[in-house]
Amino acid sequence: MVSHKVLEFGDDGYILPPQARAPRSLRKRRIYEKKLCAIDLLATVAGTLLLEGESSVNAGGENCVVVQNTVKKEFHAEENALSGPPSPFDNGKCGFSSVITTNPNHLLVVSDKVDKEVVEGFSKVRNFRKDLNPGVNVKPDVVASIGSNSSTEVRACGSGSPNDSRDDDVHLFTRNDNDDDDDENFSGYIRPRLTRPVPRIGDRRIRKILASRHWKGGNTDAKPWYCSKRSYYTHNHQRSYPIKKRKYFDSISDSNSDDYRLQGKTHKGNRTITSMKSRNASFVSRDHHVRLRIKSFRVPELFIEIPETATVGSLKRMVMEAVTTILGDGLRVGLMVQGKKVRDDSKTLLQTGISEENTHLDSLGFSLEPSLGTTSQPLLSSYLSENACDDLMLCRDNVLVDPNHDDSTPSPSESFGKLGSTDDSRALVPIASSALLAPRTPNRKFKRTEQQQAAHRRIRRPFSVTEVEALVQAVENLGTGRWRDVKVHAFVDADHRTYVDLKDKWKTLVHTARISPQQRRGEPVPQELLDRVLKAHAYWSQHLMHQLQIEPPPSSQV
DNA sequence: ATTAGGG
DNA sequence: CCCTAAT
Repeated sequence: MVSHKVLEFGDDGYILPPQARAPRSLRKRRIYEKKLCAIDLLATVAGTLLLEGESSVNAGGENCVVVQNTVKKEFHAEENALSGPPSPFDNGKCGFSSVITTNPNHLLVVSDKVDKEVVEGFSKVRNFRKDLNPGVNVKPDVVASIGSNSSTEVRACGSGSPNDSRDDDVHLFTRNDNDDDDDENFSGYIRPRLTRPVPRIGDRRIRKILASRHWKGGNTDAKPWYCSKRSYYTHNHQRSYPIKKRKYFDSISDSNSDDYRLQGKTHKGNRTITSMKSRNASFVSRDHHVRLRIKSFRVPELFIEIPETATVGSLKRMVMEAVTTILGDGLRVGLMVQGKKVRDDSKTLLQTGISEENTHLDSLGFSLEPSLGTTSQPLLSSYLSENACDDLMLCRDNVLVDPNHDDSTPSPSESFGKLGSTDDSRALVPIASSALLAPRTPNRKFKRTEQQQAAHRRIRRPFSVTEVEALVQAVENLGTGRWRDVKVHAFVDADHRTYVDLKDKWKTLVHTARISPQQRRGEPVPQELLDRVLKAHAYWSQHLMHQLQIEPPPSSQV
């Protein structure tokens, strides 16, 4: 019979030696440390966070460096082993590893309007697909799971356990292997191009930034802006946005109003930036912009079943087919910062941890996610894993690339040869020229600065008396175990107050109410409210059972 | 996604 | 506020 094997692209099966296993305390770090499953085949759109303090790397723009921002995988495979036989289809979440290239010949995507550009880029892929020869023999005897680390290897893995037999490695998608077959158009990377130097983006700020680049370029001081970012910032930044910066910061501070009751009422020019004053005052007061450029993305997790006897070319076609299907189902953009998904669209970049200051942001990832459960019928023989949520990824780095080269440089595939497959520790994989590596700071991925810590943490926003009042009222009515409802009933418009926040606040309120007034800090809460807190707390402690019932408890109405 | 609690 | 475990 035909043997069933699992072919893996990437280093999903990478396993750390036992002695390298981190202590339990360390192992439960962040999500992005979990597992870099999937594949990062395909495509690269290029992303860069242009932040202050970064040294420019792309001197010439003709070479390419791939940075595998592959954070630790937390030895996921090993843990899998403990919990039963690993399924080739159960690869867990995909990490936001990054493929970074200084080669600017990618689709340039900027800011939050990325999806459009990307889709545009990929539409070409779809067209390309039409040219594919459908005559592929699809007898699903082999399961190929495509990993996510730009690996160019295909491994046979017997039972599907990522760590067995690696002997019969086969190289796929490498530059060399790719040159001679009929699939040369598909090199594992999609190379959409811009039709115009400046991407059409909805974000005025970004547009201005881009415009400023050109302005800078035309200046007699013809030094490329990206050659000295710091100098650019200090000397030219201000001049670049003399006028509308006010508006800009006003708008990003929308969600900063401390009193949710004011939300929506202050939208017409009466916005406040005061709430930013505490910790992040400096951020707001200065003219900070985040320069963001997504430079590459990938399809992290994709499974393909194909007979062992199928040709490499057919496998490639199948991958292409799967990818185009994914892309055809509509996409939405996801954002991940510091390993955490950012769902709250109302958050400012600052609150999210994306700031000019925060140059060393470890993992800022943009992902293209299925827009919604839709048509997407699994392909005949390939499909995305359930956890392909983090799917198409847009990665970012701090490499600066001349935007004007977007349409005039060598194709990425030229540079992307075989990547450093299963290497979790190395951050840099020289492709064309190691010289380019020099200016690049070594792997600082695992060292998070105070800055980052601060940025990662949400800004502190003390509850106003008004909010406390609303919270008390809501809890009186709903009880202490329905924070979601409390949120919905009393804090709908307060995007910055999550139900967890409300729960926490109630916790502290109860505590505050119990301690002596002298020990209390911050804006004093009226004793009347604290009394109600105690009362409500006591009541709901007694009526836990009823809490599951309806909601008409003791107190009055709103 | 929510809830409950510890940090 | 953050982080986790447990739902």
